[in-house]
Amino acid sequence: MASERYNAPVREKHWQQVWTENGTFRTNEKSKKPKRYQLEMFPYPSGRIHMGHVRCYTLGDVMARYMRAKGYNVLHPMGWDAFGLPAENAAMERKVHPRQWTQENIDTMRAQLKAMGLSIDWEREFATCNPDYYVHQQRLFLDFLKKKLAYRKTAKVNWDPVEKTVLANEQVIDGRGWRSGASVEQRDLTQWFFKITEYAEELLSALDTLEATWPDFVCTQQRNWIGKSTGANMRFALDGGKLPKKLAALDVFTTRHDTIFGASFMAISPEHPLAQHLAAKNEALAAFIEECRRIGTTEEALARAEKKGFDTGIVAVHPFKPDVKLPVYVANFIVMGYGTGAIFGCPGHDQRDLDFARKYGRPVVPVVLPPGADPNTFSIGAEAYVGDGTMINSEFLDGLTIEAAKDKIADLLEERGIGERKVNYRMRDWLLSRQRYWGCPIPVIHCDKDGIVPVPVAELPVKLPEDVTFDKPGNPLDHHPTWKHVPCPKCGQPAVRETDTMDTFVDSSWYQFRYTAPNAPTPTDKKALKYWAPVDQYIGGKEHAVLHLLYARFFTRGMKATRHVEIDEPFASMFTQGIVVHETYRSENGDWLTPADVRFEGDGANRKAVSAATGRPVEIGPIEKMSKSRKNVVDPDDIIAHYGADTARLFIVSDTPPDRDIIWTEAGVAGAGRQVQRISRIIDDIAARNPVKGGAPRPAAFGPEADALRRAAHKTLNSVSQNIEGLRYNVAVAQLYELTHALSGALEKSSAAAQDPAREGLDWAIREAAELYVLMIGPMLPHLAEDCWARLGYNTLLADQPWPEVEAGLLVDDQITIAVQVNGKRRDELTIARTATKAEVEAAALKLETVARALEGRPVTRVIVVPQRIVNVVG
RNA sequence: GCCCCAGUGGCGGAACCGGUAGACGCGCCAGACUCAAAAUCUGGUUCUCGCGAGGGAGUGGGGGUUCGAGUCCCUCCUGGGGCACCA
Repeated sequence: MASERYNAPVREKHWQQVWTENGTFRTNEKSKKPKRYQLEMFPYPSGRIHMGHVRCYTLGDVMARYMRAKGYNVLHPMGWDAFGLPAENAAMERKVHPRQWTQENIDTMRAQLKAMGLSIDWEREFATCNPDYYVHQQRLFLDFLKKKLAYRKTAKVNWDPVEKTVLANEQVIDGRGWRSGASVEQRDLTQWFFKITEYAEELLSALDTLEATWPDFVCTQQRNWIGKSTGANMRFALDGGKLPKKLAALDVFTTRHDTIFGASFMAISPEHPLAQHLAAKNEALAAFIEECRRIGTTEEALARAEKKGFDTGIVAVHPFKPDVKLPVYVANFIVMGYGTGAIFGCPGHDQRDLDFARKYGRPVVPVVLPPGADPNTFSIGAEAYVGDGTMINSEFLDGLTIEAAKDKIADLLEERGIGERKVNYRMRDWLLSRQRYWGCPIPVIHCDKDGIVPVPVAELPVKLPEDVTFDKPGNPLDHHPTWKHVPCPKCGQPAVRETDTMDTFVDSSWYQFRYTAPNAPTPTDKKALKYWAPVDQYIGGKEHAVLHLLYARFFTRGMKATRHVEIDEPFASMFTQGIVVHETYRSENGDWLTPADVRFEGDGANRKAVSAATGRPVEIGPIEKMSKSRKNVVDPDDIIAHYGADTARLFIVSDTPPDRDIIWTEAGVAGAGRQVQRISRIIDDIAARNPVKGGAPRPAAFGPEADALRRAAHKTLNSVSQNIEGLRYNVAVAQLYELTHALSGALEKSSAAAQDPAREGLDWAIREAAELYVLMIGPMLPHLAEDCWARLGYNTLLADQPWPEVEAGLLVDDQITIAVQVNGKRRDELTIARTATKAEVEAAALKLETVARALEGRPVTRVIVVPQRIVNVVG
């Protein structure tokens, strides 16, 4: 009965076809089952899928298939994050239209994903670059505009003077444009923003409830990003020189208003209006400001190194001690974008202020006394004191705690009208304008008479023109001959379209809702959304911990305010997967080699690599994230063609916990491939020996062999279920392997002698265990499981089978083995009835010879018995 | 500098709520089958002392709480990630 080798590539194609023909994974919301929305971050269609995709979609698919079997109505969709710069780069480099390039990539990658055997409802697929999708995004934009969640203001941007375009921060390398190499300028341009700061407090406080189901680090990073600080605004009257009225007072934000009596100078940002005003008449100051600006964009390391200031000659009046005058400096370490761009310096209790004060000879007066310190001798040395304590040298604040002092000062500020309590956020509004072609057009028209006029909803979508060229620098939409010239919707006079397109993060901020009704005539369909939303389990990369997830959370709130959704949070539960890493290889002349170009000799410590082409030695480098530049990539297509998708999937879920980085190795893949064959063989064996389907009459009694196998199978079922639900797939796989051993052991016994009463019911138990086993591997190895299910005699689809039920009685054993410790050290073990009382366990333990020996004659002083766990004899 | 996460055999990793550390897999060693190899199967595999029975040590280092610590607390070290003059 030599079983044939399981031909995975052939069988997988077969089962994929069967699933497609049966519409197995199509979904709708007209089901009575509970819903489950499983989503993985959709891919950017860059050309071909990579192992990162394989990992992410495998992790999601295991959950989707498991939940489907558990009786949920599962939504598991796929689409394409299809706008973005690479398409325009391809257009420039290869003279291919972005749409064509994108579409070809989508077609390639869709085929690759289908070869993975994912349980996706492909009928819901969409690409964000199609007007069918972005028309709704334009509609959302207009609704946001109406609610003032979208607005325009001027902002500093990185301007590439050669390409005549705005660059993202990551496109600026050492102050130069990444493509042109030109020195990047800071320009003030009018840009579109989303008012994400409107929801700063809500986005922050809701993290408390997400904490239970989102990774800690994601919540922490979002908290830091939002950066709430509670303090006060404080107005200082200025003295000296003639200042225009609106510059006559200096507004300062501080979180340490308690330390106001320790203030010894003021500092303002080089970009502060007061600095700008003064620089107009002061060349030295202008030069200083120019120097700060240059350093700011080029050498951030240098900027960090030294605090520098420029004394303006102006002084500020201390709000509680009018005779104290504080000199106002322009200082390089004050950023305009935070607070008011101005501070009062309290060198005793802020390190930066201390560094500055020491350099410019300003007094350093401690105003907070550390607990236990002597007020007469306490002084500040090289380090500012930022800890807790009581107020000193602070007149009416003396003796108060920091908190009480803050309260008192805040009260006084408000009373006298020279300040107020203030909460500040680090987070800024979301700049969404991009001077690019391949993005969603912002649907507004600029009219000389009517200003900014929204494109009427009936005229949406504002489609991208297809006839564009990329041979000129700048935005193709801007120099298209006709596209932007339109009559004003209000007055009919000639007007121009907005030529900015949207940041691609906008596209991915609401796609999770669109999947619930991908063909709805409005952005969302109330009924479908109510049924499906929110996403129950979202899976994606750690790199999106802040921006994408925060933007999607903001969008959900914006869409609620504009009545497109009724929920606050888009993703009920979040999981971040680790990356795929691989060894790197370099030839003698330093070129990177792909794993396919390398041959290995020896193993263990003697493992060496040589070039497959030349036979010359190759250096095995560190394990790094798979990347084209390092060439340490493995093509998923090669793996699937050679071993099949199930092997790739098994490798992904074995050994490495899903949230950690996984090291891709050829040996590991081969190992997974062997497992696939092993499972196939065992099932063949069982199918041949126990041809009776699951409906065979259940024996009246089971002998010990059968009982043991049944217990093993049901215990495995129980824990595999829990481990899949907790995304501990690697542990689930290990437990399945254990059951493999139990099964093959039982098979051997069953074939040995049929008459042995110990083996009563064993054949039935083997059959049962095999069926449970095949059902359990379904989520991870869907094709193999389907194949085995058929071999076991079924003509139904395994994908349609419910997850099996555990027989609870088989989970608890009558006899259990517990450890016996003497003084906390394990000395023996004890097999005893599960229901044994503490006294019985104690008695049994004390009878053990090993215990007596370990006690070495000492009397027993105490015995700790934890029922069903352990017994510890102390003596 | 600040914040977060991680550190367990040769390797990936397991260990529920503090209760037999090292499940499972890879690798390695030995054996079976074979003319041989591949494939497959069986057994062994934390280190250390011992022929053996058995003993000792052991979860990055140090300290603590506890009958008992990989798990809790303090502290330090190493690696990874995030933020970075945020007032």
